[in-house]
Amino acid sequence: MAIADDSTGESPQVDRDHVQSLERGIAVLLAFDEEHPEPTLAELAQITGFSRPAVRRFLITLERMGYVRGSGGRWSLTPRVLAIGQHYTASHALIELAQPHLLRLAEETHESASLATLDGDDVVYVARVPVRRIMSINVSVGTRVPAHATSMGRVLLAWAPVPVVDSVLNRRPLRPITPRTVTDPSALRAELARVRADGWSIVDEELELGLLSASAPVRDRTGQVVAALASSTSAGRSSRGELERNVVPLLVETAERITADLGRR
Amino acid sequence: MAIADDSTGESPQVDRDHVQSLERGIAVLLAFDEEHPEPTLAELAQITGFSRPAVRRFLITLERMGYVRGSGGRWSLTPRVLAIGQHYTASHALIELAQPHLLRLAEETHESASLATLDGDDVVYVARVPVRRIMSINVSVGTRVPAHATSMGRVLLAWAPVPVVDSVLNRRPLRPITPRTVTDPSALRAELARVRADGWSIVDEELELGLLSASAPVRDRTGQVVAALASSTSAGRSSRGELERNVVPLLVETAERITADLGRR
DNA sequence: GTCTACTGCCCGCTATGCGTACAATCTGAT
DNA sequence: ATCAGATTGTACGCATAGCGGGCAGTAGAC
Repeated sequence: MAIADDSTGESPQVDRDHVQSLERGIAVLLAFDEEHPEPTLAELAQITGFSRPAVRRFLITLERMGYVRGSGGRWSLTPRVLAIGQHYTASHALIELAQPHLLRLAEETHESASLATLDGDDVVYVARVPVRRIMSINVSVGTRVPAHATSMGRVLLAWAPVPVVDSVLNRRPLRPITPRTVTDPSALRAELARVRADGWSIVDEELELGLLSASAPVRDRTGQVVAALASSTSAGRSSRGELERNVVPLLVETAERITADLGRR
Repeated sequence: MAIADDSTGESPQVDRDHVQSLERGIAVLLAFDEEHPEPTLAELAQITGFSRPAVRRFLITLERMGYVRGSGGRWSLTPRVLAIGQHYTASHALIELAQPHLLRLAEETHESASLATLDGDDVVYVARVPVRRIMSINVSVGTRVPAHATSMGRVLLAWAPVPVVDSVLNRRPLRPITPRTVTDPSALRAELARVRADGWSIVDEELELGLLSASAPVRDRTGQVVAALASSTSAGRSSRGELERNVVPLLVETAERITADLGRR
């Protein structure tokens, strides 16, 4: 057994397998956000906690790579940054393959269609055809929402390996997002069992009041659930019953079609 | 004036402002693509040209940060990678702000609506509402296309600073993408002048046969053109004349509305 | 079984990246 | 104008972070 992993606290012995500069450089890149869209060097140093010369080196490196641009003492991200995410998309055939199915689903239901994957406790949208703005937040590819309060999360958890489910459910109290969010672990486990039995999930105003969504599993060729397909609408425009009657069959059929496409390559 | 920039080749004097490990680490991340969706350590070393121990260090660092996952000797990207691009989106208010306008434009025209920015010689899609699949490639946020052959590129170049235009147009022969692509620099400059006069651009099958698109400028509060709004259709479904009559007015109006929204914050 | 090709890891060396310290520059107040 | 008081840019000596050659351990191929 290795002595490594977490230090017991005293040995100043450093971690030979960790590249500090990579982590720091990415931290600098991520320091750009809504609150700091055009930070100065000093601001970035303050946000990240690194020395100014260090931040400057990272910025110059990133600038040479085309990810940031500096002018007039202020720095900003370039659209090149978006290309990084493309590598995720490109390396997962599922996503490109699902696109036409999402388009068709959106067209037939007149509602937004989404495809998402599990990452930690969150569901991450990996493909999307928006139709109307229904959620208060602007959902785009890459957006994360808590798994336990969404139909896509329920679908992904329903067929996820036990340790994954445990790590999400046994986490410090599940956060209630709206008054209707189910936060009791055993109630959620029962719900997951029901999803498994039905083959789909509907979640009604648990992520956001007025938001209603249905979801079905997409599988890879080994039968493992790798993504969830969803259709979302507003509680005003539809209802749980209507969704179940009109949308769920189409949703399940579309998910199965994506699964089939994924299998035959 | 600094002695730095490009070395004349012989001085082994290193660049103190360049962080090697950051550049290498990102190179490892970018080595994942369509052809190498689940590479092994050795493959990555071969692709990047770094030693295996080095690649391993980067992978472990990236794994700890949640960007890659290793299992069974194969490594893959996690959806966390998509979060990096979100920082670009979040730091540019324009994008979120334009979203509802894109949705409305798409709904009213029944065609895909896009917003794009210039980066080097390329146009980069920064927001998009797809309606139907028209292009052979799958366009998503982050996708790059050559500026000279697209309506969005023409709009962005029409109002771009002279050195930017020169750097795009005087580049080694403009690549013809289809037989109809305009590649003569002076013809293009004339076209840019026309775009400037009209206030919009239509490009007809220059990027891809059968593809037809119209575009109008979006400005920031200083009047500078910061993005192009476009509506794309297929040559079968519409025509240049029809586009000019029915779509362009709506397009220009929508672009002006985005400009106005952008101005008042 | 042997062979091959991979990953995991150790470890000494030095180039790399570090931050302190100082110069240059800009901004606004007096 | 002149001068604080804030910036950012740069130099440089030092510690160490990161480097890769090399080897042990492991898994699959035949």
